[in-house]
Amino acid sequence: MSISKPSIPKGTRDFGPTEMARRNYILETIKDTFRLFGFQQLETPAMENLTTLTGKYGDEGDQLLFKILNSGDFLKQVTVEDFAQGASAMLPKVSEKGLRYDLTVPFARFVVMNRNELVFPFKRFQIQPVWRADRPQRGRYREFYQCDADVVGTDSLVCEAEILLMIKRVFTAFGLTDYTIKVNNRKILTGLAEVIGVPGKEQELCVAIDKLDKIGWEKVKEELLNRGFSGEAAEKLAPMVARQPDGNAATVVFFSELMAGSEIGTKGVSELVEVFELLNTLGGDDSFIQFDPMLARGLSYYTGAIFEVKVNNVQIGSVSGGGRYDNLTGVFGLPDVSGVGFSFGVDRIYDVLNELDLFQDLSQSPVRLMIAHFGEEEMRYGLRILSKLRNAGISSEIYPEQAKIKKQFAYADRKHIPYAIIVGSEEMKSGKITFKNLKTGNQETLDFDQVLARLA
RNA sequence: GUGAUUGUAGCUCAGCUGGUUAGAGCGCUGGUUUGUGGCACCAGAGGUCGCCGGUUCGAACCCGGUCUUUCACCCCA
Repeated sequence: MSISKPSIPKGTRDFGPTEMARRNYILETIKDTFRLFGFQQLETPAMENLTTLTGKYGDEGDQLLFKILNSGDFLKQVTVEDFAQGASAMLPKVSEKGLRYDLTVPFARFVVMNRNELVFPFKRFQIQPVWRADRPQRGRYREFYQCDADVVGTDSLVCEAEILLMIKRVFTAFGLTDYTIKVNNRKILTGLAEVIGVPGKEQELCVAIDKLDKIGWEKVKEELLNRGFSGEAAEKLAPMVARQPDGNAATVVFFSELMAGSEIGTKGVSELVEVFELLNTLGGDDSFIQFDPMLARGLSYYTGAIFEVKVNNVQIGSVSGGGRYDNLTGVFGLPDVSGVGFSFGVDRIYDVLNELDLFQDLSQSPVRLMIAHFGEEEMRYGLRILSKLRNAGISSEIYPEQAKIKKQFAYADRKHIPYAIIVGSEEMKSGKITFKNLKTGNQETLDFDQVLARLA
């Protein structure tokens, strides 16, 4: 008798009709843009072999993977010795599949498996849920959607410029007017490490720099010193950190001088300049785009351009980001595949649009008309009208049971259905249709064709 | 994974230092009005106070555990 209350797992969500309408609006807008730029859609399975997934995201990432217990007697391979050694020794024997953690690794796996059939440069987009056994917080879930687009098999900077254009197109479509696309280049960060006298340590440099927004320069400096950087190196960094954004052209000049002693840093700056030029030729400009030499993200695999998009004046982290990588498929035995990709954070975009109240009347029911009736016989008469309406392409429904007219109207009201037809004995006798506008309360007696004209 | 935090009606929340039958607003159902929704008025339904255990004559309130929520760290979308 004690039936427990239903619930859903931690960090997961249901999407009701209103949320689905809004999510679909977001996804359709994004897909539309991807297709316009020549990307093709790909889907991969929710589960991958654990060997495909492990080792790709670092030790912490491996811990965040959801593993799937083997079917049947999942303990049959486990020995007492395995058990004594603990979870990590047992894992490969009880689980050989896991849920995908992102879309990039499955994509790399797909490219390698299909390298002979694919047309390169291969431009694909992929919108699917991914799973992480993280501890949920606001805007962080255990099941969430990623929405990736990548171009692999070319190192043309045209791709970078196009990505910037796609981001701008999508955000414009959403009605967002106050956002910033931050761009940088990994090579500039590498050059930076050389220039301040810590060549090869850009990884550590970036991890610290990345926190600049959050914890401020003093704390970052502290962390750098803790990581074994000299005070001299930190001092050299200070003027760059203190620099206020003063336009991309000025930042470029500043950094090309700074990078003069670093070959790779100079290359990074010139790549960035070329992206700006290509963007211009493609009909875009650098409004909304900010060259931020301190931007660092996903360092483990980005090798060229880096992007990150933030919507200003909302309490939500980055809503989109990406970059170029030189070796996507190397771990699967296919070296030298360069690519560039980026991703929209659908859940966060949802929250942003919600917070800024930028969803248009998506709450509106797609149903345009409901037939109300006064009894069994009237309902059957109404069914014939309903069929004619649907044949004419009008999204419509009939109140399917006997109820007070008041209740029928209340139903239409709650579903925001704008029009109603009322069927009673009078209408059946005259053959005319009583057509009511539920917003204005205005009611008229019409022929069927006139009804269609009203709904046109 | 570490440290905090939250949970009372469908929703948002009251509920005093432990003390009878746990409240409000909104929503819901019905009626005023057996062919006309939104407004108004009237009536009604709905809660094992997250769950399990403990302390007590007595627990929504105190204690322990567990799940959930939110937050910081870690990491990230």
